[in-house]
Amino acid sequence: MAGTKLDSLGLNRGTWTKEEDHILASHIKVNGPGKWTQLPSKAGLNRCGKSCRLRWLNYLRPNIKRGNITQEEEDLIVRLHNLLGNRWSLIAGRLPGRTDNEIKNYWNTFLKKKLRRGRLSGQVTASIAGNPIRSTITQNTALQLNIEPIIGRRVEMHASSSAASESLLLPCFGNNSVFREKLEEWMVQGTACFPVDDFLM
DNA sequence: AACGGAACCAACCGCACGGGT
DNA sequence: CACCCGTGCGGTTGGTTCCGT
Repeated sequence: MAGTKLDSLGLNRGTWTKEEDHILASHIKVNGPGKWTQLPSKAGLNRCGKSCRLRWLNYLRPNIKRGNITQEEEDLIVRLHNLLGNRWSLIAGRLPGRTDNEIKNYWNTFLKKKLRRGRLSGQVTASIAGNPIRSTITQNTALQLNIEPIIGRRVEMHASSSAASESLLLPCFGNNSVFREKLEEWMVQGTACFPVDDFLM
C-alpha cells in the first residue's frame, strides 16, 4: 500500500516508506534542508519537492516531539489560538518540538470536541463580522436555540448584515431576554451563527 | 464476529508571499 | 513594473484505526 500510488507525473504519493525516510534524512544530513524542488532528483527520491519538505518538517527533522499533547501544551494552544487565530505555524513556534500540522489536527479533533461538550472554560467568540455583543447564554436558552450549551460563560456574537444599530451591549449575568430575542431574530435572518471557534482564558 | 460510523492523522492541494531577474 | 520561481501556510482529503451495536 504505502508508496505504491503514483500521481499523473509518476511520482509516489501517500504514506512515506522507511526507505524513503532514510533517503531523505540522509540527503538533508549531508546537504541541509532547502532547495526542495531540486532535492528529489538529487536525492534519488520519486517524490515532489513539496512532499519532501512536508515530510522533513513534520516528521524527520531533529527534536520533533511525538506523543500526547500535555495539559500545559493544551492550555497554551487554547490561549495562543485565541490571540492568533488559525495561525498554526505561529502557534507551533511557541511549542517546542510540535509541528503546525500536529497542532492543527489536534485542534480540529480533540479541542473542538471538548468545546462542543462545554468542558473548556473561558470566553467564546462567534465568527460573524460586525459589532460585538457580550452576554451570558444560559443552558435553557442554548437548548431552545439548539446551540450546544456553554453554560454560564460570556459569549461574544456579531451581526453581519445590518448596520451599527445591531450592536448591543448586554449584562453578563443571568438569562437575558433581550439578548435571547435578538439572537433568535438573527438566527432566523441567517445573520448570526455559533460556530464556537475562539476563546480567551 | 461482522458491520458501519466516528475519530484520528498523514499527506495533498491551492494560494499567497517574497526574492530574484 | 511584471513575471517567474521557490517556499510556507492553512484548509481539506482520504486511508486507517477505533468503537459501538
